[in-house]
Amino acid sequence: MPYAAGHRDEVRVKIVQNARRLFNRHGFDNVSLDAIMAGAGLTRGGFYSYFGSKSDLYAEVLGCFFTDPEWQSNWEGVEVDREASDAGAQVVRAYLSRQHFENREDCCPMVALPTDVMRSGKSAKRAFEAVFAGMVSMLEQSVNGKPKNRRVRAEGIAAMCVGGMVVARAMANRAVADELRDGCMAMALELGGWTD
Amino acid sequence: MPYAAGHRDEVRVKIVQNARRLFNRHGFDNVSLDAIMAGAGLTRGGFYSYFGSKSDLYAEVLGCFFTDPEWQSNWEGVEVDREASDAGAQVVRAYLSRQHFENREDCCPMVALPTDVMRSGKSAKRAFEAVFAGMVSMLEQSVNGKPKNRRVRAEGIAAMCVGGMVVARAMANRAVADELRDGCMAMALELGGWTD
DNA sequence: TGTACATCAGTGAACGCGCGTTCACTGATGTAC
DNA sequence: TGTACATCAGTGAACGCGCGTTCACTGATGTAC
Repeated sequence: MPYAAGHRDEVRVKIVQNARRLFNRHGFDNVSLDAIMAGAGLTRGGFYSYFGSKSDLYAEVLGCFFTDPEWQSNWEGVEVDREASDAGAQVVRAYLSRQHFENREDCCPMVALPTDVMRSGKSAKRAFEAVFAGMVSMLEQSVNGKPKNRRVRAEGIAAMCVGGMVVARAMANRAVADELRDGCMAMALELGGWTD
Repeated sequence: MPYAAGHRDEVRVKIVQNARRLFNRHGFDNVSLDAIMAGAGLTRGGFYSYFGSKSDLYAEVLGCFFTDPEWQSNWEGVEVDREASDAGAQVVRAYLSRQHFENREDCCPMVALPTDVMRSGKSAKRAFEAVFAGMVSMLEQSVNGKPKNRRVRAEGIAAMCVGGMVVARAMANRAVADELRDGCMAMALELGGWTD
């Protein structure tokens, strides 16, 4: 039994985490296996003893976004207390924060990779759908207003958060992007009934 | 003077329009010059007598999105009367319509290419910013409520439209995507004060 | 403790393919006479 | 009207590069004695 028992698992995790960051920053097509393996301290050739293909890795990376609760605390930048009564407001503020805007590597995959997922297969889309559903249900629980309306309201808020962030990142002028983030934050908080 | 005077211009327009549709559907990296030229009835080699490089074409395609008012009536699917008092409501309904959802080729570039633009240079981002600004100012004019608040409100509505559409397209389940479009439409109309 | 060994994680050269780009050439077109 | 010609839009073979994938080999590791 050469090499310690947990060795392969550790390396595998390293590869996945590094790939996640690179995919977030550059998109699936613009990341080479060389870059992925180099970031994990290995060379190209070793990749195929861990994964069947680059696509397999991609599926696993997307899958881990909603299997692993760990990553979510990353993109928020600020810690969110899910038990607080204004958890929804905290999520909105964190999602549209400057920190999340600037964090290209550990950001929410819905901001970094939506069009990549659009053009991918069912499994990638299922993972994406689950991430969004998670965000909606978290918001739904703390939305103020008629119970009947809460779900739709949460959907609208979530779409505004994702849309505001995606559009802000695609803008040339930083000040314009900031204005958009602020505007979306104000509107989202209003929709959730979190204004005082 | 072999070939008629307008011949080159016509062919050039054909190339750009075909490239626009292909980029919308597949993304910049997944479209080859072969596909672009074949769609215009030509072969690969002729490309370089029209454009300096593939990137140049990309810049021109993005540029035409806001230079050319023509394209906007396409993605809307439904005709929008910009002079009507509820023009904003019409835009929201058209943007989040099933037609726009399904129209992969003639859709709004903000839905099809936001992450491609994120990863591109300044010129692509400027074009994107201008498209968004156009949408916001159109909405702003017909938003009901305090004048002071209108701009922020319009920004929120626009972000919700783009975000709702982007997320809906990245989902696996059609029914879930439909629910999201409907939810966003209801919330956006409420924000604009277009509910009766 | 020290040495030989079996295992297997990782290496890096090589292959093949797709595609952006180049270029010498072809052939369709309008003009001159 | 018909023919020769100059122009240049378009062709398609060739090149080079990046990258996903394969594979024979290396060498670091823990174990047996």
